[in-house]
Amino acid sequence: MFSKACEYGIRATLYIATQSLQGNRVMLKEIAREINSPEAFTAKILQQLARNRIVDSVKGPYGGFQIEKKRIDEIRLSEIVSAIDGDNIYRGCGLGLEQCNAKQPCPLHDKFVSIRNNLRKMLEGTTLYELATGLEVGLTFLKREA
Amino acid sequence: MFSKACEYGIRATLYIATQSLQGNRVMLKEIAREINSPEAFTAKILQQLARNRIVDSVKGPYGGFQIEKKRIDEIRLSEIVSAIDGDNIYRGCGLGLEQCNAKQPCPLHDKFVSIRNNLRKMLEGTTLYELATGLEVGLTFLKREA
DNA sequence: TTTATTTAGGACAAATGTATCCTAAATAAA
DNA sequence: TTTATTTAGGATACATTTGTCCTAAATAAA
Repeated sequence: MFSKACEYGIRATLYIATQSLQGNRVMLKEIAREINSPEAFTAKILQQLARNRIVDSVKGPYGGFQIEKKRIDEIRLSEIVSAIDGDNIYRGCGLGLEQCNAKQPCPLHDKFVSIRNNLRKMLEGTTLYELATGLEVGLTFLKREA
Repeated sequence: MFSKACEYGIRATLYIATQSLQGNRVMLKEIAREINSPEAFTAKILQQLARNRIVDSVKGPYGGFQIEKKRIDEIRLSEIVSAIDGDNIYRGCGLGLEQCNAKQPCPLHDKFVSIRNNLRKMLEGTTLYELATGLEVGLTFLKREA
């Protein structure tokens, strides 16, 4: 569904969000460890997220990544996905046709639009805050556990 | 959502289905032309579909691809997708966790399960016949038209 | 039997996605 | 100012997906 980059990106953002809620700024090394992702690759993804103003980055000692508290319940999953994978997930024909729309639909058009709309609404309707709370209380996880 | 191979595979199968309903066997060259796909690549995909008994292939002059008429309303989209992309679309965690389930869910687990179930049900519930009829009467299309 | 035609399959090439490594830039503390 | 630390970014390597090319195998017709 999502690219690896996007999967890591969402997990990293969620980890940063939970830590930011507790007032902690976190380093790449810690993020990669806690979400079980390749460190250098994760760095690239965090760069992208920083450029897209989804996370804030600070260089140097005591530096790291964080998200403004008040932004945590504003940022939607859809913004992260768009920043990394673009919006090909919402747009684009399920059968790969360049021109596929209600006027000239592919055979799967209607069924696909319906499912993609569900996905789009889910991503647009889900905030970091909502997901971070489940992590905070230990109901959900960001890496496979023992 | 689907791989390119899977997109071509579905389009090719649908084209073969519509022609088979009319009693026509079709050649690779014609298929690739009619669904606007790269010929050699499409050949590989048809090989896979033939090995998985989704289409029948006949070598030599007057050869080509076809689908038994009675099978056209039995074959589901899910079979084509599984033959080409495997079942990674239904299984697997949305955030890429190896161990993600109801007991130990990722933060997106529930929302994802719901959307994937929709997708799975759609693919399992959709037959070639159903989609082929829309093509036959010109309501739907398999390539971008002028 | 020979020839022409069509799919099967192996080898290879190109494009994209995933991942690593190294140096530069920024910055906090000594 | 110097040093240590941490992110930014370029170059590169590896893996997978996408795509091409060529020969083999099958088969229908002459």
